[in-house]
Amino acid sequence: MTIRVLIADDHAVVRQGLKMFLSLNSDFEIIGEATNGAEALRLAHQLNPDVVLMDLLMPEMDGITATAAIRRELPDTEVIALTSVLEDKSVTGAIRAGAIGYLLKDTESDELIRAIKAAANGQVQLSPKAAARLMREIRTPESPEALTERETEVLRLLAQGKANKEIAAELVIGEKTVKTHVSNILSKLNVSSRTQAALYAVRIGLVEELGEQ
Amino acid sequence: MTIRVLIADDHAVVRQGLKMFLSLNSDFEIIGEATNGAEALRLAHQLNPDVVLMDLLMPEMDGITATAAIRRELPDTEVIALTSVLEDKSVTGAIRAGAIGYLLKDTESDELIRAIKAAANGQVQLSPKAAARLMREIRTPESPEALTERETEVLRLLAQGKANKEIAAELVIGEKTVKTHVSNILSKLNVSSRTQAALYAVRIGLVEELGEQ
DNA sequence: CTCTTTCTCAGACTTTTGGCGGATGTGGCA
DNA sequence: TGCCACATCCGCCAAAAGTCTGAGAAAGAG
Repeated sequence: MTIRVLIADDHAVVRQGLKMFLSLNSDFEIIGEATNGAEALRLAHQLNPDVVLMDLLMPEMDGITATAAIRRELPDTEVIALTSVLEDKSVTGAIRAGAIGYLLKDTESDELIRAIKAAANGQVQLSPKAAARLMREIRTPESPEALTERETEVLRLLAQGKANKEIAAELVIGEKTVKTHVSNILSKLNVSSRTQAALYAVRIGLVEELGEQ
Repeated sequence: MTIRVLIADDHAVVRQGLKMFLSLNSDFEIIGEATNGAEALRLAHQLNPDVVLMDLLMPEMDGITATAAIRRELPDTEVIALTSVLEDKSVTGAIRAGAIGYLLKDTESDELIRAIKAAANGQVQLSPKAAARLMREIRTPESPEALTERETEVLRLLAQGKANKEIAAELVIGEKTVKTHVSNILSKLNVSSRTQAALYAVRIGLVEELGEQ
């Protein structure tokens, strides 16, 4: 019985490479390709694949959102997150969204094949680096407390390099209030300056890494 | 006459995908694969390829450094930068290093093939997005002045969220001196706070995006 | 040997940031 | 109804950040 695989990646070369890898093994059948999260979700509904290889960085709908949707709507389809970069928010985000595996694109073909087979059987498969990252996150007691909605809003502006006064103007509240929020943010994130908070925000992907055009 | 291509990318899937694309066209011959910049440089010397497809983000030696070295030592070999992300420093850095092309990995196969053929003939080929970015950089007058060595060092520490006092301790200089440097940095980068300077540093890749382990 | 750049530091000063305590109003929830 | 989390704001204060002016030492360029 072959494993029916859906590939979701916006990079043509990556799709081609994955197809190449998987076509060498008759256990797999590539039943579709998507170039963004929305398309992946639609194709998953249509084709009902066993495994989706999901890139996390895609236009239209990001891979994490798509993963969550697929897992919610198609419980029999397993998702493996496949990404080139290892970011804090990616690993935990993908896991939280229901991905059964997390692989880096520098994974060698045999490891990839093992991972997909494991996923098809519902077994968890993480790349060593992703596993290390996860361990670190779980191990570390410095897990930041959850921010409130307003605090997140303030952090987002702060991470754009704005001063308290500017943030106050933008949110139409007093500067003192902003300072209170910033103080609470620093304490919750366990950092000691707005710069560190801004760097944290960038790291977890709160602010987009500078849009195109 | 076939075009002899060397592929340099640390991701196995990407290498496979590129091979797949190029093998469909008899004009190309893939004569080697490298998984990092140092290996790319060594293989380029050994194999003397017409075109190198160079990923910019690689371990050992980054693609820009490798590109500069190849262009310096092997003037007949053209380099096409190939990357998944579009960053400020990448485009100008790659061009400055001597890359004749800059392509994103979401490039379709026919465009890729056209680009390699153009490169083999010494013709410049940029992906539309990269071209747009270049235009913007040239057009914008807000090009930051070059920092001195010391200032760069200070900026690197600053972008790790460190306070002036900590930076002073680490560089074994007075806090006043650090303040002077920071002031000069802010003025040169045309920003108004250390947080903005830190964000700039992250954006241009001055600080590694948080090392593993 | 000048001239320039860079790195270093100082004093004086303003602005910004961040901490601490206290206060009010709102809305959900037991 | 009382309790609690949240958002809003105040004042006070200390520390950090940032500006301006000036200036000495070392190194490299012309």
